[in-house]
Amino acid sequence: MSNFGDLIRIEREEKGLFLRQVAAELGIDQAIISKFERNRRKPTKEQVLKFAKFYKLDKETLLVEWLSDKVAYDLQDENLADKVLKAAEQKIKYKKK
Amino acid sequence: MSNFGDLIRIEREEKGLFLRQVAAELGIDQAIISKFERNRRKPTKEQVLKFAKFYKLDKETLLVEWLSDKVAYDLQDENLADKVLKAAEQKIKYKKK
DNA sequence: CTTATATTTGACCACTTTTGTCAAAACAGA
DNA sequence: TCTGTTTTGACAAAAGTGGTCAAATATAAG
Repeated sequence: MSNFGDLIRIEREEKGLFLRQVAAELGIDQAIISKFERNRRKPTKEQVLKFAKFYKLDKETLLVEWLSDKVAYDLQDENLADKVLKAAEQKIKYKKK
Repeated sequence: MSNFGDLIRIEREEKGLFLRQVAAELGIDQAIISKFERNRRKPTKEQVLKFAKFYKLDKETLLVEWLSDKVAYDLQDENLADKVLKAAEQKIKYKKK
């Protein structure tokens, strides 16, 4: 199963870049990027968009990865996850109107 | 579409109770309960369980209502909500193993 | 209109969580 | 071992969450 950290680590390695270089480009401390890649810290939305731009990844793909990591994390201890997701879907549909 | 606030407000009104009374029973400030009922503040999980017990509502039902409010709230500005929910579902299934 | 009671709101504070910075520790290769 | 890279942890700053209280607002009765 993919996740945000894996995606950006793969991109960086494919491009043969060091954390230091990415950090300088994006204006984000390299320690933090290391933690993102290892899924030990969640980026902000703004940071996600920076990565998408820099690595030329589809914004939407990366945002979905990031948001779904977050939702899955919030529900990880709940055995009600299925019901919750279905209910949330309904609520979101309803709000759109 | 239902939500946590409506559920507990309906219960209270059906039982003809004042906020003050519920507040005393549950040990929660009445101002906060007022905000819960109007969906202006999210309760903690512990508080949700207190309401379930006090109003004799099914714990699971109320927890699902509460958690799905939260997820829907997190995704409210995202037009990616559908994709996010599907991805989250996969991630949760994957984690269970 | 006035009074009494109930509800709602907003300001404030304390507490927790999240985020950023930095340097030391750990790691990997020559 | 020496060099450069990555990872980790301690710390502080910033943001977010939750509780308390009193004033403002509503509601209903006299």
